[in-house]
Amino acid sequence: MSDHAFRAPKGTRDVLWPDSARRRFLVEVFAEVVGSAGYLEVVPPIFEHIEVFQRLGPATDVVRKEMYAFEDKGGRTIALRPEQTASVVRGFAEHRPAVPYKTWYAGPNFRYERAQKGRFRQFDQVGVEVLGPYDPHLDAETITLAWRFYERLGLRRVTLLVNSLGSAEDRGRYVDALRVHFEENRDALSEESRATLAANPMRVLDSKREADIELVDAAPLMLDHLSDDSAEHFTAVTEALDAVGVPYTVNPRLVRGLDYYVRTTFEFAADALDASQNAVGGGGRYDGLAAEMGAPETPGVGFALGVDRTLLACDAEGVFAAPASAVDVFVVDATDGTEAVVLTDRLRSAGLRVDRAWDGRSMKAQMRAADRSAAVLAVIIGEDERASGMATVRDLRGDGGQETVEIGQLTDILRARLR
RNA sequence: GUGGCCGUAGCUCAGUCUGGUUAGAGCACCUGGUUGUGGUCCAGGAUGUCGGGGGUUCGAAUCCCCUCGGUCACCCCA
Repeated sequence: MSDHAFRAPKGTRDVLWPDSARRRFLVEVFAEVVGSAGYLEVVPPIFEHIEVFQRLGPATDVVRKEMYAFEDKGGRTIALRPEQTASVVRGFAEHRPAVPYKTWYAGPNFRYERAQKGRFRQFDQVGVEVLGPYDPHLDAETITLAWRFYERLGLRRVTLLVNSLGSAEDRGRYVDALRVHFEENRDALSEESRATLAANPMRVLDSKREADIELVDAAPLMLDHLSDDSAEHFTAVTEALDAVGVPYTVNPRLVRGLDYYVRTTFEFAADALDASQNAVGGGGRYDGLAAEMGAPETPGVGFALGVDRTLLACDAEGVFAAPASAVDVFVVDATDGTEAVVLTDRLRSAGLRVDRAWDGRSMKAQMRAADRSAAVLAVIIGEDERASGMATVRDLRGDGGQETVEIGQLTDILRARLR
């Protein structure tokens, strides 16, 4: 591994090709899917004043213990963004664009926590946020777009879980009922859950500890505490999902870690991944957040999908493979090397993907480099070709057949053979 | 943040329990066999502060302590 040399900081890593190419393709697919629905890209800053994230709620772990914060030279307390919803909504409050404000984003987030596979201190997400409409059909649209995105990647084993947390008032009544339920059986709860109960009773529903299973199963359900208005909203969401044919499971115990969610919440689980970290994406409605950020009361809904975990899910399902090669043509120059200088430039300018070997190595070594580049064709220029104005085109993937052609026709011939 | 396991060549690992000559293997890499031809084969070659620091010892990859990193579980989430 390493000597006294530098290493990437804990919880971070270098993404090398071809993984880097694969990530970029993933973002391109996402941009196409949401772009086709009129969503516009937004690029928020990577850090914010810490207060922006503190608006996410005091019981939210992301702000309570996972914030990457520091003081800058101006004495401001700055935090690297743990997620992008807060930044996007802050930007909405700051610029007041016309609604509906439909945006998408892609980029890194930072959380200070113990790293493991599929969980890094710097991790990428893609997502959408929409400010303005209260319409439940919009919730369904965002969910549908995420679903189509997974489909486009080739993922087949993704499960959509949906739930409604009700309005802020519904939620308040429900939390009271939950608190009563758990307090009455306090002694049966695990020690960890008793601590969670004090901070946020709903989060107890998330417990995976044996001791808590019975009590969690017996807990009152949010869906029984919805006001008529919230229940109607939720029904409209699920009916819209039915109408477009996106399969889902209603999970009345789905609680998400961010405190700002109201009404619709949803999560995407990759069944091909281990259950402990199978959440590849999630989102919901946050009708109170814009006002928290200083905008007029404005409903909002959105989701974020984890790039790293989505790619792990793709690995597990054997889909969305990384590219096999970076170039299609490899130039081998067995003369003094000047032919390769000119030829690579000409072919690239013609739109071909072309590489070559360096350091004046033997033809055998250059051919080996050509093979390893995974290019489909080699263009060979030796003394004979140079003298006669020809070039040899050799097939590297099939039987290795080759032909010698006029240098002037090389570009057209390469294009034709690569088709 | 708490606990378990792990860290030897670019990669995957053996060697660690039972300290002892120049620290090994496979793959990958380089050169040659083929002075103009890769992918197979054959021959040869290069590469390690044994994660880092300290300690015990005549002697440490091996034993002890600290530290950094990875990994898994918890917590939580992407």
